[in-house]
Amino acid sequence: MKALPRSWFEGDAVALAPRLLGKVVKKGSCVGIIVETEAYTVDPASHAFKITPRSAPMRDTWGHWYVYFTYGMHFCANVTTNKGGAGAVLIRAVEPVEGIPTMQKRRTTSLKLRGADARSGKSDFPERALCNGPAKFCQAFGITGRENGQPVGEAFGIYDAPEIPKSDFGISGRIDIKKSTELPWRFYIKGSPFVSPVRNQIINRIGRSAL
DNA sequence: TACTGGATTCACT
DNA sequence: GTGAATCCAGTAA
Repeated sequence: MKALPRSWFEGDAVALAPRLLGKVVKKGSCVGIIVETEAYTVDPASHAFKITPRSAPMRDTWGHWYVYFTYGMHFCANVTTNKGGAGAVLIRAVEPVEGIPTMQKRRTTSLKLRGADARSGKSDFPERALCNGPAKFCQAFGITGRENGQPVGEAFGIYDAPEIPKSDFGISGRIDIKKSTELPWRFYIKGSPFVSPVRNQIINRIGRSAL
């Protein structure tokens, strides 16, 4: 497997987001296939719309991890793009391939920390629920603020794989359409059971006919 | 310094 | 379908 070079991320986030589908993300023993991505450039819903110290990597780097903390409890992982501009691609969902026991342990531990259903002792944590959301992916892969600002590399990298044909991926909008201006910049591999469960909400809101 | 709200997830009804 | 969890960045004063 060959890691994608930094130069791979020089282009526009909207162009790169669908090309990331099917690529392999690897961190430690955990390996997965990217099945859902979302492009962020300078639209109002993006941290790049108004650059702050937190979001500066979106403007200043490409091929780096931009990991931010949200809702008081979750991390979301992006790869910065747009050399000479501002942009990033959010990894929304991943199909687990290797390191599944580790992912299950991390996800289960996380649930217990929240005081949720610890009684069940979910050793059989459902595989499809491991990484089917941006914060779930971060939990399962052990991604935290420590990874923020690091270059995409060998230790925590994205590896090349054949491109997904255009006919095999779908496009939808963002969930907060009032704020995010209905930009159809969310990409997912059709038929994958591992895409984010909010995809259906999004599709329903913007209307299937728009797709 | 104080306040507001978020690129989410999960349990519960 | 709804609301709680939880804390930090950003903003206003």
